[in-house]
Amino acid sequence: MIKLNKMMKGQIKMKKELGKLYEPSEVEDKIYKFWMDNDCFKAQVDPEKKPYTIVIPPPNITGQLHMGHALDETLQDILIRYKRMSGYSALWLPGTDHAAIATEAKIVEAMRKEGLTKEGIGREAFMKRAWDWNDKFGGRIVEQLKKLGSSCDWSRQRFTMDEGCSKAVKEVFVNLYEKGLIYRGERIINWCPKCQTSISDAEVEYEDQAGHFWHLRYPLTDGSGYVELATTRPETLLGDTAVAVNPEDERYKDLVGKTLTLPLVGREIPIVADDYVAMDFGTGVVKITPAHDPNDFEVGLRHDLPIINVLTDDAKIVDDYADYAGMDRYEARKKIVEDLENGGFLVKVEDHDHNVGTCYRCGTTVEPKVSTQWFVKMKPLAQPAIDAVKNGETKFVPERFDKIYFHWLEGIRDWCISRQIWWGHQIPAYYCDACGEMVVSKEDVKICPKCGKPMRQDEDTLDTWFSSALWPFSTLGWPDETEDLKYFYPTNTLVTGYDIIFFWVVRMMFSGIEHMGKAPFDTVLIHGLVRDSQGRKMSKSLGNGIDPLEVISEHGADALRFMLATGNSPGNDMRYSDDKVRSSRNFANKIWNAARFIMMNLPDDFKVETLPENLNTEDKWIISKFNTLAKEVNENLEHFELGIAVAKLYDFIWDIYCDWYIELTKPRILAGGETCETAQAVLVWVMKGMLKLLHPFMPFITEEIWQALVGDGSIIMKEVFPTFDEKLCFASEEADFEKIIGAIRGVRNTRSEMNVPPKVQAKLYIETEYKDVFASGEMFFKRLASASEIEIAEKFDISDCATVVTDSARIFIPLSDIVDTEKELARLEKDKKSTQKDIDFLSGKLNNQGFLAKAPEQLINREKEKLKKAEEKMAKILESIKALE
RNA sequence: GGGAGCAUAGCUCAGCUGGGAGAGCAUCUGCCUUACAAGCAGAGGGUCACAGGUUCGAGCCCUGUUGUUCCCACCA
Repeated sequence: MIKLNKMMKGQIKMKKELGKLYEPSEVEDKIYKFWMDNDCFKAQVDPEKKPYTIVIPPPNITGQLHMGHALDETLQDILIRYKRMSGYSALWLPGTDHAAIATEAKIVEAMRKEGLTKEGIGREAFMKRAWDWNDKFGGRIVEQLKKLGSSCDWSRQRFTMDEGCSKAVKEVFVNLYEKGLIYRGERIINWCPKCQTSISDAEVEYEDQAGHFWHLRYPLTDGSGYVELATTRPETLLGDTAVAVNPEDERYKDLVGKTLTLPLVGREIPIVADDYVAMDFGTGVVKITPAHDPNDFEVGLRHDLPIINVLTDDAKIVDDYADYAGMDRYEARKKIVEDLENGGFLVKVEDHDHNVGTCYRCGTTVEPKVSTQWFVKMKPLAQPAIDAVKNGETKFVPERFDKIYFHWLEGIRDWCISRQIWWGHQIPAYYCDACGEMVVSKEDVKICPKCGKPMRQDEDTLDTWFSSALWPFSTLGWPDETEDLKYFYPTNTLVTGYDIIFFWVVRMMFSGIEHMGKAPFDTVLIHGLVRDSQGRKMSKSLGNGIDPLEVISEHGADALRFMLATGNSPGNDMRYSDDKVRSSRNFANKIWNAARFIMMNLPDDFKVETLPENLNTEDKWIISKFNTLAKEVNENLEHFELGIAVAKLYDFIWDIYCDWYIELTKPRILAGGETCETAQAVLVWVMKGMLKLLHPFMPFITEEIWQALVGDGSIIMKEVFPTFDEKLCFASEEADFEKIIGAIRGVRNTRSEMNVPPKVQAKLYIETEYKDVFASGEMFFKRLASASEIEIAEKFDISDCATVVTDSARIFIPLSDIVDTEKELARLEKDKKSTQKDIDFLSGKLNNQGFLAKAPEQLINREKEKLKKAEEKMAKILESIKALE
């Protein structure tokens, strides 16, 4: 009926029918395909444009999309879309990581269910399975990234084990080896008995565990007594090759050089003096087990002690000790303590909490183990990486993370890079069993160059992070000098969580500097963790994880993205809650309906390229406000203040545009004619601008609306991001219209306090010196403040009215049958009180000599202006009070 | 043992270089006003953890305290 009325006025013909609720599930896949079909994500090497590059933190092929990914990808997509729209040749380079240990574990587990073992099927068959597995599941996470709307350049998608990355890995390995920065040696390393491989220091997570201190006594060989010592790991006694005391320790001075007989084993071991032993801890005597403790290993080196390994690779006692052979380390501990007690060697047992290293993949307690491994010499590589951040070539956002980065690099030890697993880059070292020759080479070496006998390649593979470290340049074609590499390296922003600074960021930094001569990125944007609604870490064991894909299917990717961007500040953790997603979804729906409103009120062939000439004050008001918004959003994005930018967009769209401007245009649209056309044009112009500003955050809905609204074949993600435009500043019109808004708010407020329903209209007498301004607002008072009519004068002499005082007007609402003089007085008194507070505050400030002397002049003037307004307001209030009394 | 973050409305959090405390959700009061009840118009609600200091002026800077979370560290 209403639509019919409008159509009869010759205005309205629906351009397109949009549903009342935005249905993301019907839109998102379609839009994503639309972008793909139009090559929207593909970056070009374009000398006319500046490059902007982000390399994705490659998700593991074993992975499923979780909230952490969703946050990480959302932030990257916001940045890349923003830069792409801002005229950069923006490349977001995607790919996946082979996740050596994690993937191998999955495949081994799958084989176990079939009754197969790695060793059983052999390396070649195993690798085939692994590659098959990658073909089958490796793409899953990629498809999930697409659901989020990630605008990655899929034509450049890479994999850490693809041909190019493998080539880069070999190049780097050989290169560093030849420089002496990679070496092979026997060291004590962290061994995971479950994963059956060495792991790096970074891959060990320490946790406090309740344990015991077993006080033992070892008899002196000469029978002259005992030495008492304490240990947390009695089972390693089997491997003891000495006992140490501090050289300064008077208690034990005479014992140094003597020998002890190791209980249960009977081996004769020396008492040595070493600074490592603290005199004030425990008994001041430490048993030394070089094979099973990193400190003891060092002590062993200094005193030339034998290294006796007592554990197998799966942490069971070796066959040399008949009583314990084959026992698990904990089982053996129990038995050994029992035997020690029976033998009279156990003095006492104390409770003792200690820090235990666990494998970050599987959580198993790691076992220090002496073995021959490959290492990267870190000191020479670390310094340039430190310098790059110190001299500002690369900066962390927020800055505080550089401390963590420095601290780690300054204390860094050599990086154990060899892994005893098969899924990964096999180490390009070749050995001749006949003559002992070793060759490190990019090419396969079959024949020993020295003796001509066959060579075999090192069985081990490289740490996953060895290939991830090269990601910013290996993915761009390095070691070849490709166009991509020249154009897109160094990349710009790396977006990642603080939890992998050590694993990844540090290693990319020194690798990029070492091999490319430049740090791999100018900014590292660090984000926090997404926690559950109670602030707990999302984890499988707690079962509190939220599946982003479910959220997307229920509320849409835009709602999820918007929620993740809202209230998020760099480096801080955030909580996930359904409420927040729903609120974001409501926001999506709000824009949707705003668009619906516009389209319902536009003629079919409506086009807006530029703004019309004959703008009303409210048009200039919103255009000016939009201009400010554009300015601020750009600034915020440049400073990585995504959460602030998103809040401003929310406020503008919901409050300024929907709640005010749309309402303001309604009477004009109903009126028809020129004012209607102007309103339509401004509605569309601002809407288009808002959609563009919002697009990086909510790509799907903005594109869907754009297509429906503009429909000229253009694509919003290829549009130009709005920026500040001097010509669109209308400061005085903006201020004028704020006067009207202030008055409308005041009238509404008063009416609401008086419980006057909107249907009851009343005439408004507006007493103001800004007569023209208020006169131009007549229709708004009628529509938005329930005014039947308005009358404007510089002075009224009216009583028996509700009175509204703003800083630019006094408004009388004659509702004599409703007005309760007492209540009215109370309201005015309240007003008076708060205005008096303002006056006191401002005049206090302006009477303060210190303030006048030191505050910036601009501020002083602003405060003076405020005081003047407050005093004017006070005068009006007093006048009204007087009239009532 | 060292380092860092956080502490702001009932809840979840913003608050950029110091210039009168903000949002969402929740609560209360009116409204089915012809885009949206997933909505509109209003309202209430804060000693910005505590104690000092710097400053004309501090949620913001400095010092200390408390609580909390996290990272790092070889005391067996």
